[in-house]
Amino acid sequence: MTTQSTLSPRDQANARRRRERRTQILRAGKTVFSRQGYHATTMAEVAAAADLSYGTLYWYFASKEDLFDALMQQQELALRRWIDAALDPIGPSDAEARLRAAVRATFEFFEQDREAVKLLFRDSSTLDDRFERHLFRIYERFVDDLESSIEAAQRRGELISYPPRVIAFCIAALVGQLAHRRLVTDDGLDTATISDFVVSLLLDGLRPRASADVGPTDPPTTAGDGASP
Amino acid sequence: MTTQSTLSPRDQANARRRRERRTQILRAGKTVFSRQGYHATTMAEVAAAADLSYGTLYWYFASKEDLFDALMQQQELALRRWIDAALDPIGPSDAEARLRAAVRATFEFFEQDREAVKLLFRDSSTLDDRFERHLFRIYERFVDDLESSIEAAQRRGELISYPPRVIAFCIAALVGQLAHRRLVTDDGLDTATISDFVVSLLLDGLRPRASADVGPTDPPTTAGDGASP
DNA sequence: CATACTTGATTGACCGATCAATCGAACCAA
DNA sequence: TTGGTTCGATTGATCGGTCAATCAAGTATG
Repeated sequence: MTTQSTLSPRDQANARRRRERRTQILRAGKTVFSRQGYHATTMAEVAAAADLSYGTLYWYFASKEDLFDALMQQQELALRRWIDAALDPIGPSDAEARLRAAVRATFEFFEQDREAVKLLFRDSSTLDDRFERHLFRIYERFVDDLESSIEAAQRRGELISYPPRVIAFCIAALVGQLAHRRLVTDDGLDTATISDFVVSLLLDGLRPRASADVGPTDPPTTAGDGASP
Repeated sequence: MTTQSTLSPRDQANARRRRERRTQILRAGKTVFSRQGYHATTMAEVAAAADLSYGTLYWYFASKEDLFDALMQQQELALRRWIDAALDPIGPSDAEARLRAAVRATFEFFEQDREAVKLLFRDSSTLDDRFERHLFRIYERFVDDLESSIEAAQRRGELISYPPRVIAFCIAALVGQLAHRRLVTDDGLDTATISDFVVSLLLDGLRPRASADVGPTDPPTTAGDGASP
């Protein structure tokens, strides 16, 4: 149900322009904040990047914190949607497929929007809790998605028994750190390769499996080194 | 060879007091910075914590950056020494033992000095490269320690082939993130348990091994959940 | 032993710059 | 005219860094 029926044409137009300005500012903020970090970025710079004057920012956002928070929320949501979309066509029962899809989607998301990585990971722990929550929520969402699958697989004896949340956190942490690293160091691997590697590593470990029952994808035997360029 | 013979008694005393003051400031800075982070901490607060006046700080450190950098360097060195000490009694050939020892030592170090974790991980990516290097060096040291072992094990067919630096980075990232998480969330696991889990996870994966050839420690079958307290 | 002198250490008031946030005037569309 | 919007100068507070003054522990001199 939309409430537009109660709005006059003028108010409709205003509301639309208001949304446009907001996204305009958010877009500008995203580039500037992701480039320089929260503290090093001034509202004047954001205004300049948005091609608006200083004071206008405060018409749309109550404070610098508020703007940055909105930005992180936006990114958090985008990532969540991206993963959900990748998970959607996969049945809830196939835990391994879900894991593979979630991991790959995460790498893809960060590959496709490199600013988002910095925005989400850079200053998260720097500020007063408020911002760290976004990162936490991302991790927890990942953890929640995986926890029940892990438990089920454990009941079936397909996974070693260990606190599911610890396992899920390990996965989330690994993916996040690797995505972050890929911004700086080019390991010469594409997203499909690296995400398959992560899943294989987690499921099968570094030691080669005895014979049968190996993981679905056999690991690639050659790849670039990944030392600093 | 000590150069004290050329120093007058007064200069000796001065040098000693100078060192004492420096460590006094570093100690104060460590508590304040680790509690509030770099940007939220003022030099006035450091001075108060050190029971010195504002200006005195600048007699011992050229700038706020300089102080913080010295602090990180101190912690970086402490961690390195801690790991080296743990690695020292183990022969260079036993790769798995070295891995286990390095991982456990890292967890122990961060457990035993929780301020160090925040200091090293919190603001590292927030400032102008200069600080991120410390974190990088820690990772790279870890990577260097492991790379040759990994390569050797790969040649012997004991490990799947994959870029050693990527593998080593995964290990370092996992350990770092888990240590960081343990500051906030109590997973009810002690350092020995969590470090053994990490190594087992990396070596053997989550899927149970077929029969024999399992990793040295059989994974514990029960443990606390680790949900938020 | 007493005195003056040297020198590094200490202090906190002060400066200059930065920056988030405010304010009131101008603008403009309906 | 009205009310939402835009603007940028101004404000007020914060904070890193400086500096002249002072202190105290040594040292040379007599």
